[in-house]
Amino acid sequence: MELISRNSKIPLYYQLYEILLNRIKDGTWQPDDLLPSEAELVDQYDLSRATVRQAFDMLVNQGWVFRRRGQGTFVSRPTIEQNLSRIVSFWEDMQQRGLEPGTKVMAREIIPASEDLAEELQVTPGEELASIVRLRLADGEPMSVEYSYLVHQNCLGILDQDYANNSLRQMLRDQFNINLVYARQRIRAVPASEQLAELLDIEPNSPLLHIERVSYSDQDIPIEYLEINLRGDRYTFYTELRD
Amino acid sequence: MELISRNSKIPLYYQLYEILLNRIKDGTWQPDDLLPSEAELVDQYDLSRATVRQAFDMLVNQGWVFRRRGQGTFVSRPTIEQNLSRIVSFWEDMQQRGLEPGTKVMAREIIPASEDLAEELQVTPGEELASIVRLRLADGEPMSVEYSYLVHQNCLGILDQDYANNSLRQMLRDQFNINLVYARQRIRAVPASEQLAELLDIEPNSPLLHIERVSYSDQDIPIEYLEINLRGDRYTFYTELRD
DNA sequence: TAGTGGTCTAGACCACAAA
DNA sequence: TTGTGGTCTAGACCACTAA
Repeated sequence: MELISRNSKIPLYYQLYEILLNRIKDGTWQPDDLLPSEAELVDQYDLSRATVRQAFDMLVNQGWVFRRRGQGTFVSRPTIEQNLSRIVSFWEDMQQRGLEPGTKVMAREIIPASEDLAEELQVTPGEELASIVRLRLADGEPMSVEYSYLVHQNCLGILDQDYANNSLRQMLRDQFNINLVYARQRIRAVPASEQLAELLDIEPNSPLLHIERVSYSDQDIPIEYLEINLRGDRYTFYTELRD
Repeated sequence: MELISRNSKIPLYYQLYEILLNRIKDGTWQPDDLLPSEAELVDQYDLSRATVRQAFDMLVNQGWVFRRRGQGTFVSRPTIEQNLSRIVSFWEDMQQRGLEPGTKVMAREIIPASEDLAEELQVTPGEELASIVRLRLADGEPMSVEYSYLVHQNCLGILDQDYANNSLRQMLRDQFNINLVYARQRIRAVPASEQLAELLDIEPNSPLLHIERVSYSDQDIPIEYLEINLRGDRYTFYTELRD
């Protein structure tokens, strides 16, 4: 049983949320399984019921579990929506596809925001941005080249972190208390430039899936502008639409 | 000021939620306006803070408001979500982009379902499908080539309709009582074949946005398999992701 | 009847933003 | 320094479900 740290900066309810979510993700608890009752978790982790409920609330809101009064809390059957329209890190994405993810950091630097980037991130042109260029690998083969831009003021010192082995989302949450909860994307098909073609080990002008994504925090503030160039021959983007 | 009834069966937090939501909907509070603080509402309605927060939680989860620590709770700007993740017809889509839509029907016929198509549409191979090939125009210029497949049994006689000037969705709804409410898509970047390149008036191997879409009725029955080949230089796909 | 989640109270201390 | 939301506690009573 994982433990909850009372000294950590991470809130107790969030630690519990992660513990529970992990058990769902790793299959310890299967769809329709009964979760421990709120009272059990109160005893087990020495938390108040309100804190336990706060963790459960997150799981319910995200569709991982559902509650039945008088019966208990149960794991949801996976809906397709969760798998399709969620924000996923490259790491998660590749693992879901059964591929071994890898990352090579090609460059990292502080740059002034261009007009376009400033508009996307809702800052003034010239504002300091933390820029990272990463080559993404799947099963050792190049999959994509990503250009990431963060408003440096929001995450001072982030360029010193270990990008290759840590999820950006996780670093933002744990070290800067920034939760990325929502993103807007533009997707196009473009021909590969000479430079990208070489990095991706494909012919120039091969089709790339080009994604421009702005991710927002839970406070509606744009946090990251991400440009992804995916090999058309290796990557399919899944999504779903509703009426 | 609306009042909260302590005798009602409706929970206090829900009554408060409705009061607050109404003021947002009727425009009393505009986007970016500051809502009353939690403490104010506690005093005003004689509720505990937890109850007020529960009402706020609902508004936050539904995207009506967002919180800023140290500042207050604010009305959200209307999200683009509704415009992004909805099913839209080619017609609507082009009009939203300010382009004049047009359609040329290239072929229409009844064909037996291949293995792949049968699986997508959940029928047995060989089942009769209504197949339509359309060239889509925007401002008179080729935009995409669409291959559409419908289970003929669901919409007998549909091939006799006027495809060029009527929305398929509308025909299905009005004449066959079929509502398309949900769709799953796969999006890839592919090189244009000789044939597609000629139809689209582009160079062979130019990048195309290739979309495979299965649309489902309100009864969860797959209705249409649609393959869209969009010119990469003319079309951008918008979408949004949530945590 | 016992156990579950649903609602609600009355506090407390904290981190953060603005004046 | 003041007021805001963020987190947490230790209770309480209720409605519902299943045994």
